[in-house]
Amino acid sequence: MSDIASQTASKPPRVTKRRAETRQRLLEAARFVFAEKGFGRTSVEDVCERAGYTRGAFYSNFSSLDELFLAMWEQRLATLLGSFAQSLEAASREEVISLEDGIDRLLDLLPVDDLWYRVQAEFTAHALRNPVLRGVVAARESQIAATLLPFIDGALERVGREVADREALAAALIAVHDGTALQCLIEPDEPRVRRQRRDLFLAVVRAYTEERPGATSPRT
Amino acid sequence: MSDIASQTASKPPRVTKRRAETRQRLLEAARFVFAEKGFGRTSVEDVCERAGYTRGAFYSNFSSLDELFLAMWEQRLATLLGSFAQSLEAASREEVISLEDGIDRLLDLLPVDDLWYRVQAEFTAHALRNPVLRGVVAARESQIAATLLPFIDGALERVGREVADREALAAALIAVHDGTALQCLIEPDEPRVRRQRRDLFLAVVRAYTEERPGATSPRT
DNA sequence: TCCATCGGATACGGGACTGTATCGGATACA
DNA sequence: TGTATCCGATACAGTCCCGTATCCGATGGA
Repeated sequence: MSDIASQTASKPPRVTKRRAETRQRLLEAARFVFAEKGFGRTSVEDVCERAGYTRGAFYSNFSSLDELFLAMWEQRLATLLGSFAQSLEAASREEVISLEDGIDRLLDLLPVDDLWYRVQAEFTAHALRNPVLRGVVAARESQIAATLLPFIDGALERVGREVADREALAAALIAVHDGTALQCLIEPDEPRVRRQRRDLFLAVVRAYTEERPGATSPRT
Repeated sequence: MSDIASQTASKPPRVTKRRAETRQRLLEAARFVFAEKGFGRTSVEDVCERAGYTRGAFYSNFSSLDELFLAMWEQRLATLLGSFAQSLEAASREEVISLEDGIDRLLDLLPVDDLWYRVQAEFTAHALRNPVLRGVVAARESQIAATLLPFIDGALERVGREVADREALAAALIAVHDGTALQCLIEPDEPRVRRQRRDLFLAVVRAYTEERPGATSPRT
């Protein structure tokens, strides 16, 4: 289940210590370079220079920038989802709160990394032109949804609501997140945009769920 | 008010017939080339070749690909908004219909041009890295919202609903459109995505509006 | 009809990046 | 410690594209 990146990867030639280390260093360098220059403007050489290797090393570990990006993305996603889940779990041990507060908490957690979201938007745009990459992006989106759904369930329960179509809610939230995140990036200095984002999230959650009959704290 | 593109344009050196013609041909060529190859992968030479000119002609009319793109975008947007408005106006002379039908109509009109939306996503990603371009994109988004708002008002009235915060609704619709359009492009063969898109639009409009008291046809 | 100006063609020099073939030092294993 | 293998460095050949300086035919005004 794990290695989605292998869909485009060449056959793994056996992992030795040395190999693993350069691989990792290239991946970390890539994270920075992509964030700084953007996906489209990043060259193999950029990454190598940053990591302190030559292109020879690169091509001995990856077959293309796409492959490197996917591997990097996988790592990054695992980290982000991990910490995200952790925060949610921590929050879930607290008092029952209102839906509004819940949304606010969620949004505070989300925009950890504007830089990273920008890179993701760039890569998504790039992936739209490549069927294989498109599939990978789609798969990863499902993966995110699948990871988050249990937490959403839990959070909704604590707020005293229940959802009819979980998948639809997840898809809607992702769409709203993507759309509004883009707006926030385009107008970074406009607090109005962030407010509207919050309102939209709230409205969508309300629309896709309803109050649970026996709820303890059905606040507005 | 018109020429947003002039924010990055060099001083216009006077418009003669000849000049206007090559300009126009370059713009039209650009539309095709961008659609085919994507914004990021399109070079000045590509556009020139397609238009039947040399780079000399290009640089005598535009100072960069960005500038060409903005000019092209402006033309394209005017066309699209024009025909969109026309359709809406035509529809507005028909019977009063339900909200659901209205949304369906709207969505039928929207995805006129998947290719074009893909290009737009690419350019938006590109613009995120450039403050000036970011401003242009933001301004253009406002322009779209401003153009559509009157029609939304009219449509809502005919459906027997009224909106509290028009700007918020417009922003929400744009966000939802962007987010779901992306999902549709990533999974083009998945009818589920389009269904969810429809549902989300419906939910958002419902959430941001309410039935008008004296409405004639307050269908569910 | 003349001629000043315009605008596209041509040609130039150069930079950036790619992917591969080869080499030699490092590494792991016996 | 020896040695077969690995893997990153180096060097190479090649492609693509850029932006400009210059030239000359076209154009349009007097």
